Amino acid sequence: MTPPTPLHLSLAGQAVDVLREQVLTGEIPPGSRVNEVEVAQKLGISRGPLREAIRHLASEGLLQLVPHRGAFVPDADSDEVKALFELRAALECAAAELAASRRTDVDLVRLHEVSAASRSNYRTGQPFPYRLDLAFHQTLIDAARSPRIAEQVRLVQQRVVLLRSALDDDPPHQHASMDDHDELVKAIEDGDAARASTVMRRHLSRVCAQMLTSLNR
Amino acid sequence: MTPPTPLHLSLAGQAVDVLREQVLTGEIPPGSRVNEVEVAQKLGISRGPLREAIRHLASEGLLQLVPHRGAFVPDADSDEVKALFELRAALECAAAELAASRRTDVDLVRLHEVSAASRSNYRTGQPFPYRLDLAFHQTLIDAARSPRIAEQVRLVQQRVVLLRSALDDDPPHQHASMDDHDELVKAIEDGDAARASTVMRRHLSRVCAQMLTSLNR
DNA sequence: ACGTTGTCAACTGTCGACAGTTGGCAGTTT
DNA sequence: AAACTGCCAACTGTCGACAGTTGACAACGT
Repeated sequence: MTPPTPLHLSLAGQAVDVLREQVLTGEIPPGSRVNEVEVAQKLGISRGPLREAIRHLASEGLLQLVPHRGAFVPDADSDEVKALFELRAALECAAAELAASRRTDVDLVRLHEVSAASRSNYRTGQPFPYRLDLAFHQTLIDAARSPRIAEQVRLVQQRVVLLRSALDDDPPHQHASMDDHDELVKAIEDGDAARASTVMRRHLSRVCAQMLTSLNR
Repeated sequence: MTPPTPLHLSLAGQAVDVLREQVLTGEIPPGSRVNEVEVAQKLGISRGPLREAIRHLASEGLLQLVPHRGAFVPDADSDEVKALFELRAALECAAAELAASRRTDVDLVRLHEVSAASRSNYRTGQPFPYRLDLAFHQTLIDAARSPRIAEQVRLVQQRVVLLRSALDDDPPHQHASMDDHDELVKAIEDGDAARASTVMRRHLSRVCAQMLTSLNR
C-alpha cells in the first residue's frame, strides 16, 4: 500500500510541504505547539524525518524552536512586523531597481497581465485576493533576474503570509495597491531604477502600516 | 567522562559549531563530501544529531544537499559570486541607509574605533585581516538596528568567507577599503542616507570585482 | 491560605539497526 | 577494444527504543 520510498520526495520533504501548508493556512494556529509524536503518527512517519521537517521550517522562520520544549508557530507582534518589512523593503526595492534595468519585453507583458487581472477582479467587487498581489511581486522579482534575492524574497513573503493569518488581517486596499503596482510597472518599463525603488518603498510602507493597524484592535 | 547532555548546547548544536568552523576554514575543502558515519564517529556522536547539524548548515548555504548522495561543500563560480554580491548589496545598502538615520553617538564612536584599528594595522604593512573588515561591517549593521536585516547579512557574509577560502582570494586592497569605510562613516555621521547607500554600493562592487578576478586564474 | 518541595507524566534528545538507493566494478557480449 | 549488463559495497533514509529534561500537580510545611 504505502511504498517505502519510491516517491519523488523523501518523507522529510513531504512532511515539509504538508506542515508548511498547515502552518500557513492557520490550521496549526500561531502560538500553538507541534507535538512530534502526535504529528508523526498523523503523517504516518517516524519522528526522524518529522524532526528534519520541523528544523527546515524553523530555518524558514515558520516555526520557532525552544530547546527541550519543542517547536512553536511564531506569534505576531508589532516589532516583528516592522523588522520584517524593513527586510522586505531592502530586498524588494533592490529587486525593483534591478528589474528596471534588466526587464525584457516578456517581463513587461507578464507584469501587465497580472495588473490587468487585478483590475478585472476589482470590477467584480470582491475582496483583493492575496494570490494576485503575490503574483505581481513574484513576477517583478523574476524580472530582476537575481536568484539569491528572489530566494530571500520568497521566504520573507512567506512569513508575511503567516503574519496575516495570525492577525486575520484585512485584505490590502486593492485600489491603492493597484495604483502602486501600475506606477511600478511604468517605472520599470521606463528603466527608471530610482523611481521604481521609491515607489516600491512607498507601497511596502503603506501595506506595513495597514498591518500594524490590524495588530492594534 | 562524556556527560550525557549536561552541556549548554545539544550535541546537534555543538556539531553545527564544529562543522561550521571546519567548513569556513577550508579544513573540509570546497567540493568535498561530508560522510555521515565517518564524521559522526569523529565527533563521537550518532548520525541523528549530525544529520540535523548538516541540514542546519545547508540552510545557511554552507553545505549543499544532494538526495541519496549526501552533503557537499559548495564550490565557487562567477555566477554565484555575482548573485551573492547582489544580495549583499541589497541588504547592506539598506543597512547603511538605516544606520545613517538611526545611529547614536556610541555607534559613531565604535565605527571610528574600528576604522582607527584598520589604519593602525595598515602602518604595520601587514595584509588586511578579514577580521577588521568584518568588524567594520558588523558594527555598521548593528547601528542600523534592524534585527532581521542583520541576521541575513551575517549569513551572506559567512558565505562570502566561504567563497574566499574557495578562491584563496587575495586580501582586499586595504587602502581602497579604508577610504570607502571612512567615507561611509562620514555619510552616516552626517545622516546622509542616500550617500551612505551609494558609497556602500560602490565599495561592495569593488570588492566583488576583485573576487571575480581571483576566480579567473 | 500561601509558599515550598517532591514526584511524575509527557516530551524532546539521542542512539543503534535495518531497508532502499546510488555509483562503480567486474564479467560478458559484440 | 568498446559497450552493455548484472552484481556489490557504501552510504543515505527511516525506524523503534532508551535516556534526560521540563513543567505541572500534589503533598507537605509554615
